Amino acid sequence: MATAAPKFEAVSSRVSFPEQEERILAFWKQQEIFKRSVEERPEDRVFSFFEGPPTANGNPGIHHVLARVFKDLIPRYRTMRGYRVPRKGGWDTHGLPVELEVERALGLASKQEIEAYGVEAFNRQCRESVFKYVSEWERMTDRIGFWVDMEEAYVTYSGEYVESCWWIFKRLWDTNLVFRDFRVTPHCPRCQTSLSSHEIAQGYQEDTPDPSVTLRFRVLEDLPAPAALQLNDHVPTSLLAWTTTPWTLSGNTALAVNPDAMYVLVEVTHPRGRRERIVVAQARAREIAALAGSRMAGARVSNESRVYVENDGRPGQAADVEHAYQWGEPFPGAVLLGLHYEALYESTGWPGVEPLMFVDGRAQRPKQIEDLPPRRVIASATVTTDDGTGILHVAPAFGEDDYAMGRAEGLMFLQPVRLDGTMIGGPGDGVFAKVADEAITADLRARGLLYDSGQIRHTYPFCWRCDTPVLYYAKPSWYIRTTAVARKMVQNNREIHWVPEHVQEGRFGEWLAGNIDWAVSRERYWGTPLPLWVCELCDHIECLGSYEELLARALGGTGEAIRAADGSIDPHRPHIDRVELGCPRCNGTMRRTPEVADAWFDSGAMPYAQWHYPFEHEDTFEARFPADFICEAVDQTRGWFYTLHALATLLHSTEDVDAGIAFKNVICLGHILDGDGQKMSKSRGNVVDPWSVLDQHGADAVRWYMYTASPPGNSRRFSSDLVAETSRRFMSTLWNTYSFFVTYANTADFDPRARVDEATRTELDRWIRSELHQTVERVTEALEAYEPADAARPIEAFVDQLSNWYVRRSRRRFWGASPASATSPSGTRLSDAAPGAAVGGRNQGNTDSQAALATLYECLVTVAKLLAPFTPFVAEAMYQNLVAGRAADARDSVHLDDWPVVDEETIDLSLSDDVALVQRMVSLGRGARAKAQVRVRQPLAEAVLVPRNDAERRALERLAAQIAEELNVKRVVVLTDPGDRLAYTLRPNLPVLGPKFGAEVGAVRGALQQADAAATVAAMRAGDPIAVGGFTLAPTDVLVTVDAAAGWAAQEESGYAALVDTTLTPDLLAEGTAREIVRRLQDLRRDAGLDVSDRIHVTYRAGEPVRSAMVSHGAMIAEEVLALSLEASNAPSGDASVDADIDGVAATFALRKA
RNA sequence: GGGCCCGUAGCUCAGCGGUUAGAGCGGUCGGCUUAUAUCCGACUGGUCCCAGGUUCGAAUCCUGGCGAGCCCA
Repeated sequence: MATAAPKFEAVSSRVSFPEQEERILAFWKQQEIFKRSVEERPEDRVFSFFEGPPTANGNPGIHHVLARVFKDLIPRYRTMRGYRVPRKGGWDTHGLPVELEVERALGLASKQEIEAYGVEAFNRQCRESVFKYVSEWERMTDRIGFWVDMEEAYVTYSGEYVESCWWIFKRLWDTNLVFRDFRVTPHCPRCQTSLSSHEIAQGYQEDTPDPSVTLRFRVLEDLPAPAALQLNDHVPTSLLAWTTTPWTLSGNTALAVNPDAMYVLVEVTHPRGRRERIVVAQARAREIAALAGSRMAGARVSNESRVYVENDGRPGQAADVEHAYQWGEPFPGAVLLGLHYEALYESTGWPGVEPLMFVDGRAQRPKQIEDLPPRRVIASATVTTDDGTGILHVAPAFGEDDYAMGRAEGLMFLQPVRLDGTMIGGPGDGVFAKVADEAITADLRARGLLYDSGQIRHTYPFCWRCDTPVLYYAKPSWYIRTTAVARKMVQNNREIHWVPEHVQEGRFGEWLAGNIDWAVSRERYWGTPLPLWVCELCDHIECLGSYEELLARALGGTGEAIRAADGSIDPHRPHIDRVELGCPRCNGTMRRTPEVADAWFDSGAMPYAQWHYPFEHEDTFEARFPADFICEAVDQTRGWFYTLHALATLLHSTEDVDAGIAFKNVICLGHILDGDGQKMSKSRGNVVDPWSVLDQHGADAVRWYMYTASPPGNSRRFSSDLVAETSRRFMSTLWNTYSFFVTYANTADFDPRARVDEATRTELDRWIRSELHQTVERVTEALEAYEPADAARPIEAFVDQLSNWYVRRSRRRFWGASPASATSPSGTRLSDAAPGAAVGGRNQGNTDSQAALATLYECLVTVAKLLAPFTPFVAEAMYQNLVAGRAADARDSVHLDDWPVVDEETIDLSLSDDVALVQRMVSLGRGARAKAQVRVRQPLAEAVLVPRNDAERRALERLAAQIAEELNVKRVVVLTDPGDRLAYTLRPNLPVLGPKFGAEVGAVRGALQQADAAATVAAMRAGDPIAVGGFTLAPTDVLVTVDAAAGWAAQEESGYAALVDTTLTPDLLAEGTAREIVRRLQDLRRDAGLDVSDRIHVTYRAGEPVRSAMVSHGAMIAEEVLALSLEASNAPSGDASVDADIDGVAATFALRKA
């Protein structure tokens, strides 16, 4: 023999995972394992990971832990597969959330106040604020074992980063992909700023009262009109439209109808015989005009003398109707298209209102005022006939849908409201819009244009800062023309592998399909300044793509404004705003447009800007683009996932990058809910602090829970209790198996470097290795498919099998190896009754135990490697002890080692099936015992197993000894025909019968119920066709259920059955009693605190039959409990004693240490 | 209002056309146990959200609801 194997370090079965993890973190740090795990892999085999930058303007929560553990998994796996996986961290540092945090801290409440405070100082505060929480983030990231390079992290506010963003802008500008247009945004007139959707969501107020007015839009008689309107009758005719925002009426430039919906002309007679005709949707006519249904023209349908429309329970004020008739046949909305109507207000001529018109989808000044399009009826599928009149008032300056219609239909664009919310011209001139509603309504009533008015209550948004009602308002905005590449984005999306798959065509695909141009500007302060300069004289626009260009172009040294004191460049506001360019067209001065970029632009620019591409690191960029893997939560579909994809597609279309996608594989995570399935939020107070869980259960348990709880795309519940369960069930099982191994490996001088003679492996060894390699196969496949849950679950199942079948069934083999077996009877105690256990001479036993240890060792080492990406700490702890410095090919860390390779030769599917069958039979056998209420400690004479076929019968016969031991029976018999021990019931085998018999399956089922079961079973055994009820069935068409006969207990499942002979002979009973005695004595030993190898003297007093069993099985009992003597006498004083009841017989046992 | 996803035992989740819908946790009872914080068995617990449809057969596929989450209006 070579030199003695080094001992493994003793491993306590009780371990504090959190403490152990801290030690491992220190080890990784000291050995620079992360760095080495990257650098020791070949440079030309890069697996590229992009870190979606978190905003560090709050403490990290458990949902951040979720994202980070999933981000960590795949890179660790790929590293072990031999790839170099650089992981550059990053911080998202711009944007509104940062500004809001600073506003709050400084007590600022509006843009005016920020400007009064000073933009320079404000932005300085923003910059500082961003890193307030960074150390917290770093601490969390480190603790959960997320390996990411935070020292070389990119920062979106850095001069280099911003310059790359500028380069992108410039490239898009040069290719006509950037333009300026109006955009409808929620606008706070008091703060004079747009509100983000996030802010809007905070400010909704229910039950807000608003006017509800129905108006007449007069149809002009002197213009062409469809015949359906019957203008020749010279009755005043109007289109009715309904609105809750009278203040937008002076901006009306169209009415929209649904071309496919049906409309009607209704003649309404008012008091004193005044007649008019109105056009409304047929579905709304009855309610609006109190028309009692669609009838023949002229038929009187209302017999109320006065009918009015009700709103909010109040009678209408203007719609006094004597009676109403439908006039003519209903007609589709399409008939109305192009119809001109009279303006409510001639606002095109009001001073301060500049009429614009949409040309090529953009609102522009008309060349001459006559070019303005007239107000007319347009089509829109968005018009419903569920409420209102079925005719929609369209004011492109005030609503997103309206704006879209204006753009699509080439409408006029009127904006008669100032940014501070006051009206320009008309009734309510100079008054705040919402207040002007009343004056406008009064004016329309006076002019006979008001058909009806009332009040409604609905949910309306208010500014979350100042409670001012928000106005939707079209404002100039900068756009990136993503619609130009919309089709390419859809095409390119097909190349991306999405997990879960449905996001590709679902949420993301739908979003791309409905693509609109990207409104990229924000009227804010702390962000990437748009590199766009506009001539104050001729409106000429220039885009700058680098600082060099800026410095060269800036007028009279104004370029130096962006140079900080130390010579570095700070491109932020307000310095950048001082930079002026000369206009190449008109000699005017060009000033920067004041907006900054949407912060999502920054994050989408991350693949380029993190490397300061194209100014630097061209090779690195090219090697790492596109990313092989990214991972974020689903809310990023329209955030980061989209901006990454959009910019990649855009830059590919400009031929600036080679690939049209920025990432190849993406895991899209579901959200995290609390233990009750409620969303976690600060206001609910149900936010779980990551540290409370990490400190208690450790990072591995948290990670394992996250991976296994549900597929990655599902939302998952999270609570400390759920993590605790994971820790108990999985981590402890694994750890105890490992601890067990170390204990016996050390006593047996096990050397991992020694070769195992394959011939010495038992069937059990071959089985667990077969399971092991199947597990490796499954885990690898699932990780290749980016399915962490599918990868983790087989590991869990394997560890369970390893611990609760392999080790449990092999226990005696390990004891057999122990030098302690010379003094302890354990190693031989049951060898006669356990044919599968170690038998024979010492050498043979030692060989067998070495095979068992080697097998268990391989399992544990392989599991450690499989677990390394999932639970990197416990994997490292095991590896350090089992492999590092001990095995021949050991590395310094499991994370520097290679991923296990599947050995196909080792996989024996039929053996795996056989053992699964044994386990099933054992389970059934125990079930049968339980039915008969015979405990497992009571030996029984015989078990009868009934498999489903011959192959299974042979397998069970081969493995009968194992089953006998598990079931504590003297004999196992395998019978495909258990004779009269069983009664039979026949059932159709539907998966087989369905395709054969189709609709006749029901009849076959009935025939089987009628058939003679025993005879049919006999025929099946003979392999003969079965004739029942006129059908001829094959043996495989029929399933058989069994019940036990008297003297037997049976348990049956899916055609398998196990029976036990319930007859108890005196011998069996005595043996059962003896084993019961052993259990009591073992309990007593433990209660007395004896060491497992302490010898004892036993005294006892007991009635029959316990006393007899004590005598007849004395040798066995003494051996089991390490007794040197068993004496029927009273206990000497001082001995540990117990009064026991053994099957109703009183007994007293006492023992003392020998 | 629209899109996506989810709804299976008290809880966490599998199953996603085929025999009697499963596992773990929990509860009750019993058993095993000198590796284990374990383990094994039985019992308990299910209108597989509801209603239609397709099919010989639906938790599974289709349609329509309801409820929850997310995204967008």
